[in-house]
Amino acid sequence: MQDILFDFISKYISLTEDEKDAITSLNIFHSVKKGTILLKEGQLSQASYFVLKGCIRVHYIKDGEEKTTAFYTEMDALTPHCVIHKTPSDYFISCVEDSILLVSSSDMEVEMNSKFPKFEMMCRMLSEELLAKQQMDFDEFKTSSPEQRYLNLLQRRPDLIRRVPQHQLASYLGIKPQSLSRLRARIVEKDKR
Amino acid sequence: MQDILFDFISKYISLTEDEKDAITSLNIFHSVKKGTILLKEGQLSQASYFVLKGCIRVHYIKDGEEKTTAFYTEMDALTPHCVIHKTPSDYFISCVEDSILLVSSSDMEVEMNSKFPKFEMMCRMLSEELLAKQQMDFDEFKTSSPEQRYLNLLQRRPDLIRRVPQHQLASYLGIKPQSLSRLRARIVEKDKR
DNA sequence: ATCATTTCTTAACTTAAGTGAACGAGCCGG
DNA sequence: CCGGCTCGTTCACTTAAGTTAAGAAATGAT
Repeated sequence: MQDILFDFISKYISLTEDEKDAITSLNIFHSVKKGTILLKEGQLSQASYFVLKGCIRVHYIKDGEEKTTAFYTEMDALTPHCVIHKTPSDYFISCVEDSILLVSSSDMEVEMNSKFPKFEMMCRMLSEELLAKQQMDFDEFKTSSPEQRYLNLLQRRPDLIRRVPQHQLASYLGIKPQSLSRLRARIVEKDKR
Repeated sequence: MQDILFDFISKYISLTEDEKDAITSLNIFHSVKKGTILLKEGQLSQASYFVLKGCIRVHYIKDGEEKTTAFYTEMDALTPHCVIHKTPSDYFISCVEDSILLVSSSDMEVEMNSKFPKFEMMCRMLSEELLAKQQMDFDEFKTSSPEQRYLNLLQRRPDLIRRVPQHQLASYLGIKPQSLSRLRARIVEKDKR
């Protein structure tokens, strides 16, 4: 399990054995059962997540309805808004599948960053990369219709469509579950012709 | 002009006079005329931007149509996707108004980061903050109707609606200019009652 | 295995956004 | 000052998403 993490880190910086030990000794690997709620609306939290295996999701409760806005799967990192801004969370984070997560606290990160400047650099690179990636995703969302967004998801993350309940996918695409059903039927109809 | 920048930086780190001088000597302030194109689709670029005064925008040409996805105004920072990933740009960046920009190259940033660890920390904090902020914006976009998005923009960035052409605003809201016109008329109609 | 609950799909109807076209207003450029 | 553009609005019509409701399918718990 550690190796997956070190492989990931090696894309950004190279670690000495000492540094690897420092990370290992933090004891940050957690097994989490499907359905577990990691963060509740209104809660203050210190925890950031990195998905080694499984899937977690972010959702809001708005007008009494569940609105899913993000899924994080293998090799995805998530630092909740409330950790950065130290305000109560607007949303929930929960486990879609049994998962293995790396959970770190801001305190831990501050310590690691000051102890190993390399680590700070990795965090910067990672944040910059995620920011750029998310900008692209947002742009694509804005400039596409729900149908295009679904077809795009089918191309880019086909696993998600199988792993995740339809009604959660629907709000992820910015539509209602009924519209997603209809849209899929429409696509099948088109394919036939 | 420098002072605005130093005020901004002071929110993250404190600078010595030497460090301030190092920044000043980089000569990074640029006046840019309305309409100037800073980055073209297909182009490779090294430049990141920070808006001291004015407004710049990101837009795509998709199916022959201009699709605006972002506006950056005073105190906003923009590192284009192509700078991070070193691939040709998918989009354009242009000046909506006469603006004063801080323009930095990745080389400069690498140098500053290695010379002043504090600077690296600021970049990390800034990226993390922007990432969290953009996540919120994206979530709000996904969970709102075009009308709600417009009303929200009216609250949060009322200046944008005045500063920016309607057809650019429309695609920023994920709709066509005609729909924005109609939507506004609808809101006025509701207000009367 | 059974029952209850949740999830997914379908359908009919409503509402809002997309499309194509036309018009007037404002804005350069000559 | 005029003519050509772009821009914003409006309208009629089309298309797709929201809404409400019902039933089928899958899931989970006992």
